[in-house]
This record gives sequence, structure tokens and C-alpha cells, in this order.
Amino acid sequence: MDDIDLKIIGLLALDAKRSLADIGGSVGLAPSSVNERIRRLTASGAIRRFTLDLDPAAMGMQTLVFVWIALREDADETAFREYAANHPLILECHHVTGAWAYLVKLRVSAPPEIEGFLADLKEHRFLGRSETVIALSSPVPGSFTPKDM
Amino acid sequence: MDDIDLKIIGLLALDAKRSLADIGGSVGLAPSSVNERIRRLTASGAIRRFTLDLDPAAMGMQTLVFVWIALREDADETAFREYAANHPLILECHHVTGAWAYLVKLRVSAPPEIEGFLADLKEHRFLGRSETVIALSSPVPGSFTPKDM
DNA sequence: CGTGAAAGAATCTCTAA
DNA sequence: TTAGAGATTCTTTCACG
Repeated sequence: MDDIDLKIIGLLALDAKRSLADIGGSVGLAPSSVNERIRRLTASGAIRRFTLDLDPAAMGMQTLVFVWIALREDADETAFREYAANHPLILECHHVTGAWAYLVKLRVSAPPEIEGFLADLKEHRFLGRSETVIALSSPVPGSFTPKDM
Repeated sequence: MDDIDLKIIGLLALDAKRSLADIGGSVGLAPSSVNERIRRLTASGAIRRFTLDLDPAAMGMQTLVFVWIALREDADETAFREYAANHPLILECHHVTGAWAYLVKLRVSAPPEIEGFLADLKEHRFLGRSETVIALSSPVPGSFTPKDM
């Protein structure tokens, strides 16, 4: 991965619809060469996929929520990870350092929906203790790409 | 935004390189109709952009960090938001409920880099108190789309 | 809002250096 | 790795239902 690869990735990250000729002009390569580099970057896994950056509000997912989670003593941690991976609302789930075991990031349409989320966690007997934090505004929102659909 | 729009968005989110004809086959529309819907979804802002999902490890950004931040009493909050928006390492910054004012998500190549990040925050006189949490593993990693480059 | 067909681009393949 | 040329495929446009 050299500087040209990085530049190509940068350009595509901003606008993945740019043509190979256009990108080639920016990096000083022929379209076919750019194509070959993108093929390699994809094959190596550096580029995971071409995707969309969506507006959460337009998708009816206005409310961004972070939930700190301490699992129950007797919780099946593997099952929890699978549960998180398949949960349509959970955008991220990280095993973290500090006082809590997991940090879960999710989007819901409105705060009342959070109750159902936590209730479901309890029902699956994952939830020990938790703390819920809601984003009021986001100076740097990050990109939004839902998992399911 | 109807069911077909949602389906189109879902398909493109999984693979934004799928052809209009291909998508049309999946949703029961002609390629030109799919094209028109994507045009409208983009114009309305529901689709913000076509972009890449990258592998953080391949980009040398293995370490995922969350920093809880309480600003200094005399900090310029507007300046902090701008700082965050332009900081290449900050992937997200949210104003949140709870004991802390801001939650910042960033990626660095390795933990020692976090020190520099915090030092810079202090130098800009933003930082009151903070708490740093590092992700050990990520059952649901989420997508990774750097801002800069 | 959707369609089909034509025109215009872009991508992909292959060969050669 | 890169480049160029040709073949193929995709996107875009538009007149019409």
C-alpha cells in the first residue's frame, strides 16, 4: 500500500462514483492501472466494500444511543456477541477497558424505543448493569450505514 | 420514501457497485426507474454519498478509542466543535447526556498515540477532565470511513 | 412515476513492455 | 506494475404511457 493507493482510497471514500479516468488524472495513472489497484485493494481486504453514507434522520433513526453494559455473572458471552452482531439496531459493539465490559452504539427512532432494547437484553439474560447515554447533538456525526434491510 | 426505496438503499449499502439492471431485477423496476429513484434519494439528502467501507487494520488504525470529555469552564465550545470536526483522528464527536459533556471516538495506530491526542486537547485549553476507554475487541465493529486524506 | 430504446460513458479484458 | 485498444457492459436521457 503506497501513497498512490492511499490517494485512490481517499478519493473513493469521498465519492465512490468517480470514474477510473477521473481518478487516474488525479494520481497520474491510466484508468486500467487505477482499476487494477482498486482490484488489489479489494482483494487484500483493505477495501471491504463499496457502500452508502446515509442520513439517519431520513431513515427514521434520529436518536443515537450509547449503552454501557456489564454482563450478568452467568451470561453466555459468546451468545451475547452473536446477539449483538445480528441485532438490527446495534451499529457497534466493543469489548472495552474500564469499569464496564461492553460499549454498544445503537440508533433508534426515539428515546422510548430504548426501553424495549434494554428489556430485550434483560430477557435474554445478558444484562447485569447498564448505563444509557443519549447524544443531544453531534459536531462530528460520523457515517451511517445500517446493517440489515 | 417507500418500501422500494428502502430496498434499493439496502442493496446499495451492501454493495454500491451493483448495476441498475441488477437492482431493478431485485425490486421489479426498469434500470431507468431505479436510476431516477437513486437520483431523488441523493437529491433529497437521504443518500449522503457513495463511499468505501475500509479495514482499519489495513489503514494502520488498529486501536479504537473512546474519550469522555468535560470541557474547561472557560473553554470556547464552538471552537472545540470546529476543532473536532477538522481533527483527522476524530471519527465521531457527540454532545451527550450524563456526567460527561462530550463523547469522542477516534482511531489511532497504537495506544501511545492517545497521549499526544490528549496533550493537544489540553494545549488548546479545551480539556477539563477526561476518561479514556480502549476497545479490546469488537464483536460488531461498524464501518470505517476516514474523514481526511 | 414507470418504461424501453438509443446515445454516450465507463469498465473490463487482454496483450505487450 | 503499467498502458493502450477493443469489446462489453453500464448509465443517462428522453419521448411517451
